[in-house]
Amino acid sequence: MATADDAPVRVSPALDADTSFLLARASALAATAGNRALSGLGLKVRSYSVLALAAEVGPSQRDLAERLRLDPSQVVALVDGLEERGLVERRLDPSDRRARIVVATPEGLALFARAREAIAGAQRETHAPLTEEEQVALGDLLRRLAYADLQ
Amino acid sequence: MATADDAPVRVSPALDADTSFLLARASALAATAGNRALSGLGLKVRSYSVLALAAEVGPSQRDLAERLRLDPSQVVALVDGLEERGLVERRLDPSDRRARIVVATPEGLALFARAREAIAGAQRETHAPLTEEEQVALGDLLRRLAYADLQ
DNA sequence: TTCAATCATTGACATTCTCAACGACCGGTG
DNA sequence: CACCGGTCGTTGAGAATGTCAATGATTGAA
Repeated sequence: MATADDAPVRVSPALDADTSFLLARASALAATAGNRALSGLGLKVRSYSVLALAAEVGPSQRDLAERLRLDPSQVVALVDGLEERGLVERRLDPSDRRARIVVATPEGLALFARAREAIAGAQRETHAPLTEEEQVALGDLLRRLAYADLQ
Repeated sequence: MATADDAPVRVSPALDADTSFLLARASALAATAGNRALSGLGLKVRSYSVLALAAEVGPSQRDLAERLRLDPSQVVALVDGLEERGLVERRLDPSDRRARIVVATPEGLALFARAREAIAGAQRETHAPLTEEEQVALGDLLRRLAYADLQ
């Protein structure tokens, strides 16, 4: 079985083989690159994820919190920020007057299109050490890990 | 080229294909599982990483901060916590009296051995959706991403 | 000997996470 | 119809974490 045993020590032997440690580091790198790519649009990866759902799904805030694994109170602040800029709006759910449906405005859709390109560019940069096939394989593996709890 | 286009929507089409988003979610899952596995030992993944370096490397606090990408002030607090429990100690660097070398005590080495097993168990749990070969492949890909800045 | 740079430390500050509470509203029961 | 446990969005507090500036002690080089 191939392991990291024959590889040079990068941080420490135990941590070099610890996937949670590697995931944390890779995630931090990707988040930094993503935030940098989005900074010119006044977004961060977190607000971008809310904008993406508003543009592509149109969920209630409750659904939004579950999908993004955020506390409902965090969703309030994030939607507030996007709504003040006219990027999303809260619509009443005709079937449940407690719920607020978050949908992107035309301005929000336009910014989302640009933000998605910016994120894609940052991803190409972050993934530069990998070949095309490896990038696809990584995405597949990560989806199976990250979405393991969905069915 | 294989993409996520033919896969069911999990969160949103854009986010399902966003590696930074998937990395963040997988990292959060792994960190939660790791913290749960370490909770009985009075450790978290962060303090565990410091203990691992103290046990396997014995670096200065400066070196420790660079390896773990932490602010030096965070290292102070983390080493304080471990030192108060008698798990590590600060030794003087004979070649530089400003530096403090962090090394694990016998108690720290013993706890590290148990913590490493606990982390391995959590990792097996987190990686359950993947085959053995896929787990190895994921570790390889993550190392190349996370350590891309080291040569 | 002098001086800029480095190390560990302290403290302040912003950001983020987590949790409890509340009014408004839902669905079901009597 | 009136009630009532549960849900949704919201507010606010507290903890945890990240980031940054300043300082005393020490280093290495001019």
